[in-house]
Amino acid sequence: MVTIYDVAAKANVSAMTVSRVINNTGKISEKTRAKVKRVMEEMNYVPNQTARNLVLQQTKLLFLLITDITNPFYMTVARGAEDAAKKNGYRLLFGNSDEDLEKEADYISTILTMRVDGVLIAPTGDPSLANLEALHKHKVPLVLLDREVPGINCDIVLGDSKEGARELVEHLIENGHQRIALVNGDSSISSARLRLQGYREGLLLNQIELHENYIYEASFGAKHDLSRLSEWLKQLTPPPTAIVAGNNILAVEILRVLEEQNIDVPEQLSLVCFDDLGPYSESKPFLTVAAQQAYQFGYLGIQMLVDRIQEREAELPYRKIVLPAHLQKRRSVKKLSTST
Amino acid sequence: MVTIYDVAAKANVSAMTVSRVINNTGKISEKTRAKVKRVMEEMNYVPNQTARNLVLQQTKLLFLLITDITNPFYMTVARGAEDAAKKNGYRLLFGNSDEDLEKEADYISTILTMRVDGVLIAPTGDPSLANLEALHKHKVPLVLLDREVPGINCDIVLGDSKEGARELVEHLIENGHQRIALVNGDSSISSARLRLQGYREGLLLNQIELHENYIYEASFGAKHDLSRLSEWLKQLTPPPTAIVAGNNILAVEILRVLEEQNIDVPEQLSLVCFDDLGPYSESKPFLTVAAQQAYQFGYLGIQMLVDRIQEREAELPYRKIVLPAHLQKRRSVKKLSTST
DNA sequence: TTGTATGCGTTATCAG
DNA sequence: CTGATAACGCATACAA
Repeated sequence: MVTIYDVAAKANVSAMTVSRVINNTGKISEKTRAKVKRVMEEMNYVPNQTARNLVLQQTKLLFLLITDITNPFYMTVARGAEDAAKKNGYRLLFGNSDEDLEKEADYISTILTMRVDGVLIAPTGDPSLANLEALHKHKVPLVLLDREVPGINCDIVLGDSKEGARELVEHLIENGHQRIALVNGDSSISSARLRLQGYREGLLLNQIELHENYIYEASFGAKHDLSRLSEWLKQLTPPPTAIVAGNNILAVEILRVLEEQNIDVPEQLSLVCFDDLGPYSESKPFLTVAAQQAYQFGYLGIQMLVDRIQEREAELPYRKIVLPAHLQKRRSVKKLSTST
Repeated sequence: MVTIYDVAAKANVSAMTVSRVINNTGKISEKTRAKVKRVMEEMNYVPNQTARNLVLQQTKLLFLLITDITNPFYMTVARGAEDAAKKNGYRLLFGNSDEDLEKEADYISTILTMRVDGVLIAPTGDPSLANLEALHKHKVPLVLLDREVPGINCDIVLGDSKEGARELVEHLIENGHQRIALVNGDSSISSARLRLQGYREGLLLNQIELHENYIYEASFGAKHDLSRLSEWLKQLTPPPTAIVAGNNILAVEILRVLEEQNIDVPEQLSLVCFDDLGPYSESKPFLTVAAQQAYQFGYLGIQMLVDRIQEREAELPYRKIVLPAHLQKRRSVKKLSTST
């Protein structure tokens, strides 16, 4: 590998001069600048970021840790985060915890040892507390994404889960539905809890009685035991006329189950969910969803993170951004003429 | 930040001893080892990877550069790559070139400056040659993924695009189809060229005449001008009874267009494509696809890369792995009774 | 405008 | 078994 000294030697200057040319710092005569640049070209010199990191005590690296790499919601988050990072002169690395606390811990240790400048993280759930505390202990700037964790105090960007869920429920009610089931994520996740709240409120505000057995707790990640879900659905009496899914992944899994049971959406059962389906939202059966502003999640999250890094001394008060979800009416909800 | 010297001081040993404890090298008495470990715990010491990288002249970092982060095919590739990297003691970083030559160049320069140990890359197409040559020039170990680039010589893992396309076509023919259109990726991409070849062969072997106007060249990435595709489709006379899509993304876009035109799949038009649809393959309308072994692409690609890094001196001959595609028959192909 | 000395945190080498 | 010293490649502070 050619180093700054090799370049310096060949250009008959000191290493410092080369360094100045690279970083555009200090004053340099145009002549030597040109010469140095030429030599760098000739030798295919590439600065060693590792050495730079060591002396500068910063890596200009941000890390985005998400919980499900196959979820289009997070893919869009990643896009927004990437753009914001680039705009601020940072590079962005990704990691995928797969909704798994241990994988998350693994990544945290990677992050610590790599001396990443800051982290934007969607925690796996409340038990992430220990992992996040490790970051805090080492003073790694941190922004939470999509999910709150009781006990941890930091910047955060969230969706309005409660309100979104309520809207989904009320949309169903407006279409004549009364028997509405909920298939939700793990209750150790703040957004799942809020969606449940929104669901309850939606029913309550419309004087519809809540049946506990209409609520099913699964996980936001994929790979469920579909047969269990299937059994639960079959045994519901009277059967619901509509289902609210806690997120897009759950909606897709519900679709599979319904497919197997030869239940048509929306003819026989209506289905709505949180989060859009990305590139596939256009495939039938056109799910009606409460779409979250995924790109903004990533973009604003990184922006807050960069602010925090750059104002490290300033001790800014922690900020909390809550982004509303927007109801995208498509075709998975049937209008019931007679309320049953 | 607490350094190895802080630990050493507190433990009354030299920095070297601490280093030995961390890396489990050399001989150390159990007593001092225990003491050092205890002090490390107490002080929350985390080794500085940056400093390590500098002295070891390696980062234990591999980079996976893909062309479309929203494509489930690449997501699965990423999973395989991640697993293989972990198994070999490397960390994996991701990048997304978005089928854009310049973004690709950006990432290449990142990779160079970060001193990543090796790169697994799906090039954007033949013009990637210059980008790849930059890697070669700096002797960065390199494995190509999914697409060949004329002029570059290195390890590569590919799908059997020609054979896969031929199978798709012949599957359609077996079901009575004769007027089969192809919506393909950019012909500057090797896999697109091979899929075209397979398409041609499939027709030829069955004595079906090829109509050039049945071939549409789009891009494997998303965000097309759907109206152009739509126009093309409408003006075909006689209209095809089936379409082969060059990849999953194209298939989804075709679905959208057909939806707009109120053309039902498979009743009015059959549709098949390359690559599976990931979590959404189970949604209607159950596309019949030539599924590639995405996980193996990533896994084997990284494995080859690690081999190459570790046998750097050995000058292994370049290897080329070609993985067959498997036809997944689902329900997007209609059996025609009379061949039209 | 340019150069010299020094340190960033770690490990390899060699000595004890 | 343990420690002192040098080196990795670069940038900061200070000198010239």
